[in-house]
Amino acid sequence: MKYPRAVALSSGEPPDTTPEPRPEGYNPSAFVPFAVTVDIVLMTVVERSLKVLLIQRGHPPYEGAWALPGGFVQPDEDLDSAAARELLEETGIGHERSRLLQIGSYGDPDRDPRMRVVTVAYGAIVARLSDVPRGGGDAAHAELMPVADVQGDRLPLAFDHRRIVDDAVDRLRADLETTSIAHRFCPPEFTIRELREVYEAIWQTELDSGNFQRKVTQRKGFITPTDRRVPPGDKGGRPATLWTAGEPEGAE
Amino acid sequence: MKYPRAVALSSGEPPDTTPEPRPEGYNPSAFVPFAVTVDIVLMTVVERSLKVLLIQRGHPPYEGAWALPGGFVQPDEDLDSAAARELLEETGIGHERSRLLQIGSYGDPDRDPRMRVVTVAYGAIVARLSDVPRGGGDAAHAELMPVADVQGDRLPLAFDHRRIVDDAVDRLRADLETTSIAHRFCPPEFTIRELREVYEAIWQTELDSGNFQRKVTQRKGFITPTDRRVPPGDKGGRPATLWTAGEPEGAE
DNA sequence: CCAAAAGTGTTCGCAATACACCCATGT
DNA sequence: ACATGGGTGTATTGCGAACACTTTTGG
Repeated sequence: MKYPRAVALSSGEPPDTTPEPRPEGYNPSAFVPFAVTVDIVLMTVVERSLKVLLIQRGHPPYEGAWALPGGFVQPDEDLDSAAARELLEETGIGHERSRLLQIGSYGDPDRDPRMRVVTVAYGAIVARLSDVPRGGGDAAHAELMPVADVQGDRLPLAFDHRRIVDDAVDRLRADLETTSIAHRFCPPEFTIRELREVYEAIWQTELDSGNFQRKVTQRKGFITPTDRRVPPGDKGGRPATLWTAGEPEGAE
Repeated sequence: MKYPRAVALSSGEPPDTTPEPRPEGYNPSAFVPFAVTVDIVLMTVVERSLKVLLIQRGHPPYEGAWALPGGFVQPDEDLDSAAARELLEETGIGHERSRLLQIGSYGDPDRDPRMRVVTVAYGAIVARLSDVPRGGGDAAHAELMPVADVQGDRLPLAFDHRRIVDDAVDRLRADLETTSIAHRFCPPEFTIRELREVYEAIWQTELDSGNFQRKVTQRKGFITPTDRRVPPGDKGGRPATLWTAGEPEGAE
């Protein structure tokens, strides 16, 4: 075992290695066992609308309600690793297809009626999926649901997951402007239209296609063109260039 | 489907990765007790330089090293409340003088050699303090130290607190641009020069005083003038207007 | 008078917006 | 020919940077 001292804890026992007379800080008498979980807000854009992956609970509390996927942090793993593992276990999505970013932690004493749980929420972004990822082998029903339904109170969530989703979406909207995460909603090769529809779905606005084109192509290091095109749709139109994320191969 | 080359799933692993028959992660057998703490990154600007409040540890591990103030979350309190309580206990600063914002959570299995601890870091901002806040009754030595010394490796910190400080400062620098938190570094009434020096200290730049004046006065809801002035210094100069944060009294 | 600090005006360049226009395809 | 969507050109506007300038004080 890699981290031996971490496993020695049994619930409720103060750690024997800390005989410290510190009243305010690490006094072991103040030690209280918590359960620590990670919850995943997996987001994707399907059909021009932002979706979040939810799991229908099969047991109380909140039986039948929809909730975020997640689970306990294991004794020997980092928070980030726990989030990556849970994502893989519950959706089959590995780290190469999604990058996790921490949203925040939630620890209201009564957020879980069974015990004291602090959860660390992670946001994950994946390219549009044709299939709904399945849960990890149990009967749990996993589905991509519209964020608008959650935020419009048409789809109540278990625990404080509504608030977590709100925070994740807020963060996403802000990051979309300042970072280059938008292309994570797209497959490896994508058209500028697809990229624009990601912004439009998340910001709930319409963007001028011409200006978007310029903005996104001029911003260097953001996307690079391939020499491939996409045939137009049924109703015609000029073929669109396919682009990839990031710098051109030998550049900068 | 419109763009049939949506082959994004082709690289995907078979989703049969179902090592555990765990119902959505809440299998009680997976429960592992953790200690949960809060750490406070209390920041202030003194003498045109950004400082962080540190406490010198009196016991192992990291005896003698500087660390962030913090402590255990109690069984019946929210994370935010725990942070506010710790701040009050260790510095005497109440919630009316500072607002806490969550920075992130840190849970490396070996971040604390004594036991498995997950900490939730909070940032706090206070107006310039003439005195160093004192610790909460024990012999712990508390002092405001330059952030530059921490980030320049001249002042190593205990645990992973260096990284927490880095994250808090990054967040602060970003929030300074997008939110109105800057005036929290100032007393209730302040001059525009004081406000500018906050930005300059945190961003480590020099700002044009004239442009700053306009920007900050034109942005509505940000600051409002009082009818009071501040006498100039020894070397003369025009008296500066005193301003307060926020909207004028009866406005909007 | 000069120095110093507060505060205003003026100009320039860039970047976002609006929107006209051209390009390449399907029917 | 016409519709449709990809992509470019162009005029306008607003904002930030640079910096000259005015105002109000102390010496």
